[in-house]
Amino acid sequence: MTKKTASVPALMDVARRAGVGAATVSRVINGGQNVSTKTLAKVQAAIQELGYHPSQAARSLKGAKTKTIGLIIPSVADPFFSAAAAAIQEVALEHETLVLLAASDNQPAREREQITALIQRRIDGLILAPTYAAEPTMLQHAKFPVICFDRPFPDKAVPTVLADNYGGAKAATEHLIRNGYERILCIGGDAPLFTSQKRVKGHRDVIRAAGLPYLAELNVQDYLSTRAALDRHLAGRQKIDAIFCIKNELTVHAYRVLRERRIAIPRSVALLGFDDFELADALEPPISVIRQPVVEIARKAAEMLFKTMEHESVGKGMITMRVELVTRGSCGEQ
Amino acid sequence: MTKKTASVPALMDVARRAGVGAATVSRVINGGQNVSTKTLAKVQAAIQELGYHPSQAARSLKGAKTKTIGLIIPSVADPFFSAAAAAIQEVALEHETLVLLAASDNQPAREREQITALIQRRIDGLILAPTYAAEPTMLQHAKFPVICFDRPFPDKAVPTVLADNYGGAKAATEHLIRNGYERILCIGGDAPLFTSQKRVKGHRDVIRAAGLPYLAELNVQDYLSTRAALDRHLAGRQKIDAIFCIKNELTVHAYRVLRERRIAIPRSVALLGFDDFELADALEPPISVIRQPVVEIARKAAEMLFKTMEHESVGKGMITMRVELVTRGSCGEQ
DNA sequence: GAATGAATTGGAATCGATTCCATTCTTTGC
DNA sequence: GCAAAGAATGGAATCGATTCCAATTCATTC
Repeated sequence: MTKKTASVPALMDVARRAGVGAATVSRVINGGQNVSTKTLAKVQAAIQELGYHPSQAARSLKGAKTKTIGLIIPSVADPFFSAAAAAIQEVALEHETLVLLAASDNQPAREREQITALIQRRIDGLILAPTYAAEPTMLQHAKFPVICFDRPFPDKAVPTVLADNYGGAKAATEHLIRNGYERILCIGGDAPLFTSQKRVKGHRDVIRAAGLPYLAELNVQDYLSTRAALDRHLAGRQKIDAIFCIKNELTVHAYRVLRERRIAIPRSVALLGFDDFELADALEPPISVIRQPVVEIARKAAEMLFKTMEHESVGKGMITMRVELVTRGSCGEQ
Repeated sequence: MTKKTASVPALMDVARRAGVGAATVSRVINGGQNVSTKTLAKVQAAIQELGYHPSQAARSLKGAKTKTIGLIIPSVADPFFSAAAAAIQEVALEHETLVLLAASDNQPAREREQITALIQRRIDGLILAPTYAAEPTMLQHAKFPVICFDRPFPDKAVPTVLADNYGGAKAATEHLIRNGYERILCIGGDAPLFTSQKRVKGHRDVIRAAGLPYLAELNVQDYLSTRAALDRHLAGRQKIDAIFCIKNELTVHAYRVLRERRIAIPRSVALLGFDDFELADALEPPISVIRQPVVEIARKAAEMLFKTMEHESVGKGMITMRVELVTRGSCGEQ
């Protein structure tokens, strides 16, 4: 009969139940300094009985941190980004912070919506793998720090952590050439993506410098389009002798096509992928790849964000992480 | 000179700038009903100029929804759960809701912390894959609906969506027996986990009914322990002739061990896994598995949550989703 | 042109926790 | 035993958006 609505108990409910003032309850919640043992016990009992939890909304209204950061990635299902999300999650946990996860699906419009939603929630910081058409103005008014990863933001002022896509593609192509391949097909998916462009450029620069023919199919998305693209280059007089895949799903698709067509790897055609994947070393033959340090990249980005939030300067630049050539046999190494 | 701190603009700042009252600005933000075209324009201009975004904190303080749901899973890096997270994310987007993602790492203590943090943020609902020791009392006072997936909550009142673990394990074992295997080793990792228990039970019931020896190694975690376990059963007089893996990483580990030991699949030993994985059909031979409908399970859970949030009744029961036996050849099928 | 109703508009209370400040209650020192 | 320092406590303003209610403007009709 006392209370009409069975709503969430508030600080004032605790205060009344314990027979103390609101300020005292607040003190108890925040460490209990300057509170007598007796009232401390009374208040804590009241909190237990009511199942009280302070409202983060009310707190952040008074200017407190929200203890929440935002994370926008293209897709949660993508193994690269889910690994990154896990690493960021981990760092956030170390700082007692939750992660608001949003997926942009590489669509600028959706990215904008998600950023707006995050701003309204007054997050303490944002980690972002921006779409190719991210809008710098969006974050102009934002009062929280932003760190990009995997791709840079059009506005150069945003600190960014990413892999050495250009160098990795160069190393990959040089590796193929070193192993005697000369007609190398480069297949890629999202042409407008920053990472794709860098990788294609790295590949092309090496090919050009070596005086080899530049062969590319850069609009390949799924298994079917991969097969179509490969078939175009696996027959005729001008057959290719190696494939360099710009991203990891394509490596798997290319592997499947080659198996299906009964083309020996690496005897007839070598295969090299950008980005390592779970079972690359369990396939027949194991696939050589350029490995990006996903976890390190994500952790670094997260750590930079928290440092910035604590007003430590982290610089404005772009941090490029070294990639690694992992040789497993699909390019005729020994 | 007008404002001292360059803090986030508030509704009142917009009101002053547009020369109107706070209530009017509020009306503009929320659809602009009963506002003259003239003031509408003025207010919208002010909003633009200041880069104003309403504070979700202040809104939810007045009892509004937070447009945020919580999601607690053991690990974001686990492909099963990241696929689930992606599906839930998708449903949330359809309802213009964000997802607060938290990882429990299967630790009850951490799960409790995360739930507390979510309660403080006054989420509208929670989707949870509970640890084996989840505490029912935690959510007693919670004023938001909760849906579990993949595993049930100790408190039976929480609606749950999960796969038919028992039936799947039965089907798997029957399949192996049907194909002539008689000494089947069951390997599993987390004994206390609900899913593991159901699967082991399903397997055992069939083995017992068939009068075959029940062989199990249920404390296998990584590649090394898998190898040790298998080696114990691959030598001697009492060799096994098939392996049933309780979860997907183990299937991959077992595959690796068999390859390394040069044991022919399925000629010498058959291999069958619970839970499908990305490259199961690209391995040599392709691996037969029990496939769980991950996306369907996660979507269903999310849809149930949103229905409950809209006060539609969804019942209290447990929804069991059918699993599917995918035969690929690793059990000697033709 | 006045009256009636409808459309706009602003004032002020409200949500829940924090915090400054004033007040009351203990100590402690001399 | 009394003053001064210090600990414990409550009152009330504050944060930002919503919403009821009252007040004002506007349009319409006789």
